[in-house]
Amino acid sequence: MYERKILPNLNCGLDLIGEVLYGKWKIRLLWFIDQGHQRPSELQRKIPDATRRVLNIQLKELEDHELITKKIYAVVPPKVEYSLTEFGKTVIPVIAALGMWGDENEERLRGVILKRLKSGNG
Amino acid sequence: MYERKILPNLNCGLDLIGEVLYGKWKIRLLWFIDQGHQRPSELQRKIPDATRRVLNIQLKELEDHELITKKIYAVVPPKVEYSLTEFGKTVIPVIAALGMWGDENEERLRGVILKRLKSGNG
DNA sequence: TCATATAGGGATAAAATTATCCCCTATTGC
DNA sequence: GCAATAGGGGATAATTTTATCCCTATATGA
Repeated sequence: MYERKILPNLNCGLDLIGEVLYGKWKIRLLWFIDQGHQRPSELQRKIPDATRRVLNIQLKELEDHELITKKIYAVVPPKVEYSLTEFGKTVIPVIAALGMWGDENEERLRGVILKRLKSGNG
Repeated sequence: MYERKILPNLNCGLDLIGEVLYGKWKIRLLWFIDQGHQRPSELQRKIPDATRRVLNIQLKELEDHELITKKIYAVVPPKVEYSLTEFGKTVIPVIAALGMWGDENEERLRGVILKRLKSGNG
């Protein structure tokens, strides 16, 4: 595994939530698990742009951070289900607030983001 | 400047807000500007772990995304002030929600983050 | 027998982000 | 003349994060 060379700041609430939510697919994973899509294959179908590998890694991080739990059924073919922990459930309203702001400002955001991308830098 | 090779997803509100808030220091920059710390040197003092260079780059992105404006005074030594746009102000409550969740769960978060860091991976 | 579904992981490459280093402007004050 | 102040940026290195590729296992159905 990759070992960090620069330790993260953990001074304030923003640092802390950043540590656990930072990751390209984590917020979506939490969101979809909350919506009832608990199995890895379902999550992969919901997030087709991510590879299985990356989703597994990010799910593991969410698990280590105690936002989700993983239940492995001893059956063949294998069955796995992720669920939000009680702790994990408390972060859903925050994610909802993020999504709501994004939705409310969808057109404007798409506009400024695309403008910046097209104007050369990124 | 760096030019992206993989275009970002811009499908839902979460994608969109992610594009404009993703960046190690952006949320703090918005926060401190909202608190009245408008000049680059002030912001640098508030965020000593970031180099001037990176702050400038991230401020430029926030400006391109229309969350802040930059006012340059024609004086010597130079004087610059950043302010939130009306649009930028609307994202502050969302950031507040993030920070609040982090603060409320400070101990637990610090615990799980440090545990994961110490156990080898990162 | 071979593909499919299900879940997983190691090794490595690529991409993206941050950090570091060094340089620039112009004026005031010593 | 030289340092300090306030702002800025190019080039490159380092770090971190994601993506790609290929491998494992077992049972079912064609």
